[in-house]
Amino acid sequence: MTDPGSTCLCIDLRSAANALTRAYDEALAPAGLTVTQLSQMNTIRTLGAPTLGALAEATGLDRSTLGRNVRLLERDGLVEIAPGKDARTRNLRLTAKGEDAWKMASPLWYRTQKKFIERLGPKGHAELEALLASLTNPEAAPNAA
Amino acid sequence: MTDPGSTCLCIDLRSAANALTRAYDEALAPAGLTVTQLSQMNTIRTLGAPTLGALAEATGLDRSTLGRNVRLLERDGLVEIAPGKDARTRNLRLTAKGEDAWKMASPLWYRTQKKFIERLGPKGHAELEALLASLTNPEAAPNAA
DNA sequence: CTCGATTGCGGGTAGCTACACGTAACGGAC
DNA sequence: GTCCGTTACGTGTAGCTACCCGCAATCGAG
Repeated sequence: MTDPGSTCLCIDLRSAANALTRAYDEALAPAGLTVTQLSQMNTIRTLGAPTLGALAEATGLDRSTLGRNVRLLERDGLVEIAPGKDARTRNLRLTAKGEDAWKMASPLWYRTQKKFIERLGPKGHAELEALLASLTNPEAAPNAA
Repeated sequence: MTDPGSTCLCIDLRSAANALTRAYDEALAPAGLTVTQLSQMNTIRTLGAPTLGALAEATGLDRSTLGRNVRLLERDGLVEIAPGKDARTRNLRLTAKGEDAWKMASPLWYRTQKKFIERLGPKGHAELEALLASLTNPEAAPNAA
């Protein structure tokens, strides 16, 4: 009973997210990445050479947030920000150094991910993902009364 | 399928926590509070007149984090920070203005909380809370295979 | 082709969070 | 009573996130 009066869904979510962020960040530290950075690099990699807006939409984060985050990655030489055909846009892609960091971080990420999934059990993991999805996306809610 | 390659537990948690934070903060805006501020005021209220350390332990946040957060509440006249008997400690308690803000914010909080719980259903809500607890507290993990 | 509306970003400001380090106060050993 | 380890905070630094506003580029109507 760490906090008797909590039961605020938002706070409990934040608390869990903070705790997991600490764990993942610690695990990824040898690769010099945070979990948000790895995730964003992963999305950039998956999408091809997305614009900031595309990356923001894919991650559900604010554009200005992504802009600042990506600039840190650029500062560290992990991501290249090139002007797009449309002069308003910026196309993002990993540099060679970024690819190396990604390759180094991925197994570290997987070990941590596996650890928490084992703690939940496969059934619990699937349930958790479904419940989180129904929170962020009203359409996906079963809404059983 | 908002993000095909996600499935990072930590990122999904952060994403949901961010989304709910936006929703709660918007709902609490008329009271001039964020959801973290309301939560911390609530904990201060529940604990009596806790020290920073006690508040940090109750909330699971870092002491320096709490120190800064509480200073914002003090700046806005919502919380009083008084030196404790032990001159190293600071005892926190709500001011009259803080109590008023708390009373105004509480029903706003409840409506938002209710909205999300309805989306999950009572069973889903209980499951979610249990799953979050097993993430933050290894002892509480059922670990059913 | 020109003008107005839309789109894509950057910057300002503000809050939340953490880690590492330093300082002051306390408490016990002697 | 003195000294040293422990405890409680504060500060420096850094990252993540959001909202609002402004600028430049683009696109569509005429």
